[in-house]
Amino acid sequence: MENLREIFQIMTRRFGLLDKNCCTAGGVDISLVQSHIIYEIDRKHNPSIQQVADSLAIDVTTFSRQVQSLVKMGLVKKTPLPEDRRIHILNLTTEGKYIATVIDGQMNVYLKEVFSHMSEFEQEMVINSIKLLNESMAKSSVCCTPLG
Amino acid sequence: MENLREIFQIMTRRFGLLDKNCCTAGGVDISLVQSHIIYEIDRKHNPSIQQVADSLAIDVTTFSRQVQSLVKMGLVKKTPLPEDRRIHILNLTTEGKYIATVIDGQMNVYLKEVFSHMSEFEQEMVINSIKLLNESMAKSSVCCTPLG
DNA sequence: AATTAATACTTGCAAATTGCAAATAATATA
DNA sequence: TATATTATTTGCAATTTGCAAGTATTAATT
Repeated sequence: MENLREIFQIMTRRFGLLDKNCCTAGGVDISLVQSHIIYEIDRKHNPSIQQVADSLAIDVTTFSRQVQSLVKMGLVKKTPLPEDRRIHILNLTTEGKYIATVIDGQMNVYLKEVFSHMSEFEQEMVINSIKLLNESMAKSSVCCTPLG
Repeated sequence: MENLREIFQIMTRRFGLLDKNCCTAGGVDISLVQSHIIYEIDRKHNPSIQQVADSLAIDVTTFSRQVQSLVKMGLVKKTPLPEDRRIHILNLTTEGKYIATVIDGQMNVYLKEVFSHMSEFEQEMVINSIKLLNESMAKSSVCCTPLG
C-alpha cells in the first residue's frame, strides 16, 4: 500500500484552508474554534459545557472562556440545569442559529464546488468512503475517541 | 445529496485528534505546527522560508519565528542561498530527519490501524477517493490554492 | 445532620502563538 | 546613484493556551 500519510496530510491541510474561509457571517467575525463550537452546540441537543469540550477535545478551561466570549457576543446562551445546577446547558441564540446556518450553507457551497470536479459516480464513491472512514475511526483505538 | 459538511466536519476533526498524538519522538516534544513544518521541509527540496510558509498557509512572520525555534532545537538548518542571499533555504538536520521519520512511521501505524477495520476492497476505494478529493481541491477555486 | 468526596465549572497566572506594521538586508530597476 | 522590489526579521500588543487552584453544587459516608 502506498504512503497513506502523504495523501491524508494533504487532504486535511486543504480542508483546514477551506475551513478558515468560513468565519464571517452577517457582519460578525468569529474564529475557527468558535465556528466549530457553534457547529457542535447546534448539532447536539442542549449539551453541557463538559460534553462539547470533550467532543471537540478542547481543554475545559479554555472552552469555558470561549463560551464566555460567545455569550458576550450574543451567539450562545448558558443556562444552569434545574435538576443539577453544577451543569450548564448551552444553546444558540437566534443570532447564533443564524450564524450557524449561514456558515453551514457557505461550507456546503464550497464542498459542492469541490465535488463539481468529479463525475456522479465518483461523488458517490467519495461520500461513501468518507462515511466508511468515519466509522473506522470511531472503531479505532488509536485516536478519535471523543465525539459522538 | 446528503449533508456534505457533516461528514467532512467529523472526519477532519477526527484526523485532527489523530494528528495531535504525533508530536513526541525520541524524547523530543514538538507542537503540531512544528510537526507540519518538519513534514513539509522534508517533502520539498531545499525550500525557502517563503515557500514553506505559503504551502502551510501560515503568516510569514509567525513562520519565521517557528523556524527560529526549530533551529534552536537543532532540528532545522537555515542557510542563505548563495545566488540570492535574501532567500534562506531550509533543511532538516540529522536529528530533524530522525524525528520526521519517527513521526511518519507512527502516523502510518495509526492510519493502518484505522484501515484495518475495512475490507481490502474498501481500503482501495477509500484511498482512491482521497486522491480524487485532493485533485478536486487542487482544481477548486474556493480554497486550498496554496500547497503543491 | 454533618463531613467528606466527587463533579461541573470558573479564575489566576504565565507561557506560547498569533498578525500587523515597521525595520533590515539583499537584489533588481531606472 | 537613487529607487523600487523581494525575502526575511523584529517590535509590539492581543489572543489563546493549559495547569493549578478556586468556587459551587450534588452525592456518599459516617
